[in-house]
Amino acid sequence: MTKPTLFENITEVSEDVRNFFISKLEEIQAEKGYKLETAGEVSKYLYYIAEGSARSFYIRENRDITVSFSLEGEFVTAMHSFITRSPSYETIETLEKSLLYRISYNDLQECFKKFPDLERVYRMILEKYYIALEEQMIFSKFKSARERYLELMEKKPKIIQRASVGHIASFLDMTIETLSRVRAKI
Amino acid sequence: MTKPTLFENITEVSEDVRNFFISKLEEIQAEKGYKLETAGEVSKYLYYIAEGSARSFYIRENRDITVSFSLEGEFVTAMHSFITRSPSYETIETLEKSLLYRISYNDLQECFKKFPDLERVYRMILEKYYIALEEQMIFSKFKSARERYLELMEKKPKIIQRASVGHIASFLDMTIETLSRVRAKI
DNA sequence: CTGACATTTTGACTTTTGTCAAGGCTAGTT
DNA sequence: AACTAGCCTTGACAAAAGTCAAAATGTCAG
Repeated sequence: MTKPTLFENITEVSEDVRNFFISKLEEIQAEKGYKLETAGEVSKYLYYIAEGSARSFYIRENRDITVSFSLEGEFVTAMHSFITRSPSYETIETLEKSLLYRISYNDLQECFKKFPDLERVYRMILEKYYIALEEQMIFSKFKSARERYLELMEKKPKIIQRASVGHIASFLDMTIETLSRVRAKI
Repeated sequence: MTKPTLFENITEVSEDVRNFFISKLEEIQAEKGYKLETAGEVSKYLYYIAEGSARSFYIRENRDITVSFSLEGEFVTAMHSFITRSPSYETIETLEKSLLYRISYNDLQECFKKFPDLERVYRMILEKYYIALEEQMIFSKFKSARERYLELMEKKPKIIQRASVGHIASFLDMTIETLSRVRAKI
């Protein structure tokens, strides 16, 4: 997996633009549990997961609530904070040894200024982000605990292996006990 | 409320760009129940609500499920369909007599080509859309039926007046009966 | 004003999920 | 092997919300 792969499914931009953008990317070899973003701080980077996976979560009333899992080939950041430049309420960490590329907020803005074409790339990332969120929301709206688990198994089976029962349960919006019972009856 | 208001909170663009964009806007005087987008069709327009309000919903298993309410000053479209150019699964209709401005997908793309600056405007609309969705998702994740209703009352009191119990109940992800009981105890 | 129809509320009961507590399993350490 | 800590499962019970049905209320055309 090389840097340019990052662009593959995004859009066609000129060689110059691409090279400039790539020059701003920083490669991160992350161990399991590496923190990409930390709650309380303003999100600094937009990450691309070349290999590995990550989990976004926040703490509320002493509970650790997973809001999303991200896999290879996806972009991830604490989007709310990244957009608003206000402190993030979520923390993002790798679920395993991962290879990441990241670009800082400021460099990204510089890219936009220099090459408005890149606005389009970012727009498309945002669109993907949005669609993923919308789909998750709608899917979770009707389904029972059991159906939500089955859907996760089908859509992101890798998560079932990588994440703990606690992470999965909070992501699927049920208690650990309910998840445990659901799993027992498959 | 005039066309330029639409830009007020968005960003500064040059007079030329603004005028070109405005020239592409179409004004719609909509009666209550006017359909902005229809399930099964590809979303054609991005709407701006100058006055009034709208409801997005879809039908599943014979139930009418409200996914969002939009108020004055907000943009609205069947975003998933608008982005992917695939048939929409949602329908959007006005909840009351409304004044709308809309721009077609093609005109918007033309704007982007001619004035890359406008990509930024659209990006910001997307960002707002994203943040609203994320907030709604997180808020609905912890709260009881009662708390979800109280929060809606606080955040969008106008909706409580305009929408029917059925619309509100499906939006808050509870049955009509539960909502009725919640309201009885306030 | 009245009747017809749609919407909302209320009641009785069921189902789903959550809570609390106990017990089991596994991996790492001594 | 025994001990510990963390994680997961199971059971008994409680709480929240859903379902179905009936009654009350609202809306509106005639």
